[in-house]
Amino acid sequence: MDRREYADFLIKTKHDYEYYLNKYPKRNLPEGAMVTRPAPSPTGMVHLGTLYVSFIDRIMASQSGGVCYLRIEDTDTKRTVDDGINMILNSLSKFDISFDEGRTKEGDNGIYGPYVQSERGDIYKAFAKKLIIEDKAYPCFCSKEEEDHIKEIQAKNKEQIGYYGRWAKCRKLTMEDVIEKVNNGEKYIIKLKSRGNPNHRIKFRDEVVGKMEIPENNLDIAIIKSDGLPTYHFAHAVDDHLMGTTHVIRGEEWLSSLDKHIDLFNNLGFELPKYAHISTLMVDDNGTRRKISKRKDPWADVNYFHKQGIPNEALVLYMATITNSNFEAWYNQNKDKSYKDFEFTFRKMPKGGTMYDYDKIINISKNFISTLKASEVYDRALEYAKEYDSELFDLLTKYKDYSTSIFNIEREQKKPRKDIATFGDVRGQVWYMFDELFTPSEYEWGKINDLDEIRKIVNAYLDKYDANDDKDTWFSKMKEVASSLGFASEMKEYRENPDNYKGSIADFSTVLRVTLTSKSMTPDLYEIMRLFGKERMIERLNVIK
RNA sequence: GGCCUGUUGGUGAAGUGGUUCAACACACCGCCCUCUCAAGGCGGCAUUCACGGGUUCAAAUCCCGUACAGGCUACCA
Repeated sequence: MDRREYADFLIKTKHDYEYYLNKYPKRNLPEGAMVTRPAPSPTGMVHLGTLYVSFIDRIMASQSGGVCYLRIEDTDTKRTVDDGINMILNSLSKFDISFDEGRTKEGDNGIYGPYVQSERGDIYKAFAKKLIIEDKAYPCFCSKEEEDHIKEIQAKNKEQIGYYGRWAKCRKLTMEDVIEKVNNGEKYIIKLKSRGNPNHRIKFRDEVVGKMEIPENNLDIAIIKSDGLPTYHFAHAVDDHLMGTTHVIRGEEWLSSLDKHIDLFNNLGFELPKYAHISTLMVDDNGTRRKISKRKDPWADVNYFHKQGIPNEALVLYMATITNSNFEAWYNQNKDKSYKDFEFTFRKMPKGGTMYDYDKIINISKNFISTLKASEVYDRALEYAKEYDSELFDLLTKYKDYSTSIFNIEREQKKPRKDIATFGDVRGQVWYMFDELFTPSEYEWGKINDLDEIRKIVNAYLDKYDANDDKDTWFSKMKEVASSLGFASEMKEYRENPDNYKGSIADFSTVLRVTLTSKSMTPDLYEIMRLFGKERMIERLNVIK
């Protein structure tokens, strides 16, 4: 039996590797065009980290005139969930991330497919077979228990841990030994026969991390698992070569597997792609930093932001902000431009852990919302309420124009109001404008808190109020009434002689404000009064007990 | 244990040998601004870049060591 027959005996494939090598042509792209790919696993909710990497993949490919495709890595059948692929597609599209190529809801788009690893079994096997023919891989019959035992001894002896060299007993098996074992029905997996020497160091340049040096891999890592599917490492080498990936952009946690990947690419005779290891999203957990965790951190799920009412655009802007440290400054100078107009570079990407910063997200969200027109705020608030606050939804629907006017207070102007940070905030900002929601738990009276005095002030003011007054007239009338009741109409005057007055125009307007809204902090009083109208203002006065 | 990466203010971070090297942003504090907030304006907030050595005329920036943090060390990605 020659090695080719031997490989056929161990691994049955429909085609051999030459077939696949010919099937997928080299990409014909201009110099410098990057081919990138997020490669998420369909394991359920979409992780913030997946969004982050996808964002970078997409932007780097677009900017360089390249291709960004979506590959699904579902070789871990235990963790794969049914609707996983759709969840990924849906979530990413919400954040303005689409693909030139890859798996879509309608199936594959592109000639390098299938783009789902579980459908590429024959391809991986064909290349594993190639390695066996060339004596660069071998079947391993060791059980999990045996391997654990080896590791224990190695740990005790303070030797390198793993399956390698003299510990790799299956690599010494002869063809005859193997054939006999297989014929006896023994199960096996395929492992790489590494020829690396850890005393040799590989000089390497990562696009983000820069120059680095790592020892050669000498571990005989698994490449085909007992279920016939490849391990991540092997699938990475085969897929990224066949699919023509030029830049592998992935989390920093992969940096320490790089030696294995280099070993694999070399053994397969593939040219190594460029790598960009971006920092992991970290969170501060009582003073220590750790990776964002699906279990502990609700925001690990990109849907979390939707539930908070943070606009998708704001999250994308946050992604851009953490992708390149100089993005934010540029954006502040170019607010009218899209983040896509900024030139992102690997060099400016963070290394060594990026802190997840919710305050920053809120700030970005607040600024983003402030740029929206009142009608847009209305539409989005309505959409949010539809899902999370049916009472508010009903009111917004019933009073569409009124609600839009509320959102328009101090909005469509050069320096718009920024009090809505998320659509989840809307109720807390507008509830007092709706009679249906106006059941104040307390009135935030200021200096003047005697109810008789308050009634006197409000009634005196209401006598003079005219909804048709413009703002200046409105304000001078207010001053007039305030003055007649013993309040200082000018703040400066009051500050200089506080003892001459009951209070200032500020105290006076606070009375009106709190009467109408129960709150001492609200947007522009003039606008609020116009929206209420005189009748409702009188009603609000009567609510006070 | 071994290997890899990182460590600049309350936070995220700019800056990779010297001419503003400690930017910018968030947070916080103070003042100002014809009604409160918000926003905006102005100002404050690291004599110092984890620590200890070394190289150099010159280091946050280069080298060595230490400490700390994170990651990997799976038939998981």
